[in-house]
Amino acid sequence: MDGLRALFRVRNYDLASTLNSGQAFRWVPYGDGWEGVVGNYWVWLRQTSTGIEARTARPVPCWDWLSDYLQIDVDIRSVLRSFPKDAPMQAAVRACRGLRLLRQDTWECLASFICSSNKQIVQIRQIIAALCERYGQPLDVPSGHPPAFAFPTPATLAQCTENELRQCRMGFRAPHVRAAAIEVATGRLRLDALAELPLDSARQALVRLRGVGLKIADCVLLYSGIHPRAFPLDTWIRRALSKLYFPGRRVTDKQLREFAASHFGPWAGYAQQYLFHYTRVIAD
DNA sequence: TACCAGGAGAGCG
DNA sequence: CGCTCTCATGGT
Repeated sequence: MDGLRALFRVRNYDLASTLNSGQAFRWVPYGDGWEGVVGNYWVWLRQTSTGIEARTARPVPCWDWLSDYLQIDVDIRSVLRSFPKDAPMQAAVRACRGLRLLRQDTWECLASFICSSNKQIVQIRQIIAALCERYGQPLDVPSGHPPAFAFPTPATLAQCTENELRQCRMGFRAPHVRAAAIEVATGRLRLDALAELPLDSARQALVRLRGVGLKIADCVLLYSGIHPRAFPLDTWIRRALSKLYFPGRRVTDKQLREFAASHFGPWAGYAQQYLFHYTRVIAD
């Protein structure tokens, strides 16, 4: 586990589903694996029979940042055991064996999901790619490989004009990204302090930002590993919950939120991810 | 062409 | 609270 290559031994980990389940936007198929960027590293990942193989383009003294990102040490079986034993949940778990949640950088989550509002996943990826290409730090890549870039820092994006950000095709979200970058860069919003707040307080802190509602706040809290109970309620989950748990009835978001908060337990965010992936990719 | 997208926010009853 | 409209942009 040193140098340019590492092997993480892990079971019940479906790398492809995990990287492609709408929680991260920068992974693309490459060879028989996936390439992407984690922090300031270009990374290539591949599923093996015993776990996950990782390669980088420059020597890595310690791989903790990557096993943390991949959440290698999470005991997924105990997470699954905590889910309700109803038919829809069991079907989702059966269909999405090995689906995991990543632990991503909080700022990257925040900026990315501000860009995600009312956009398709394909377009979100394009916006973020443009953002990184223009304003991210260039990273070491294998020789002959096209350049790769880190996610731009809050300080960098805080210096951009609204029009510069609009060049990344994010439309009316541009001023929101800029304002969020300024809040974080100036220290008025402390993302590292969110973990010390109860879920609802953390939500309130994020929702103060323009362009951040409950859905995006919960995405940030869940996908950056701060609150596993956060439950992003989007169109897919709304559809899934309505169909699976309230067939033929009309349900408001308020009802769905209350149901989600009381029904799925301490790892509700994981349950959400299973239902999301289940309905979006697998089920009709 | 027309429609819609992992939403948010404002205005209104 | 619940409903409706608008926002910018690109993919289908």
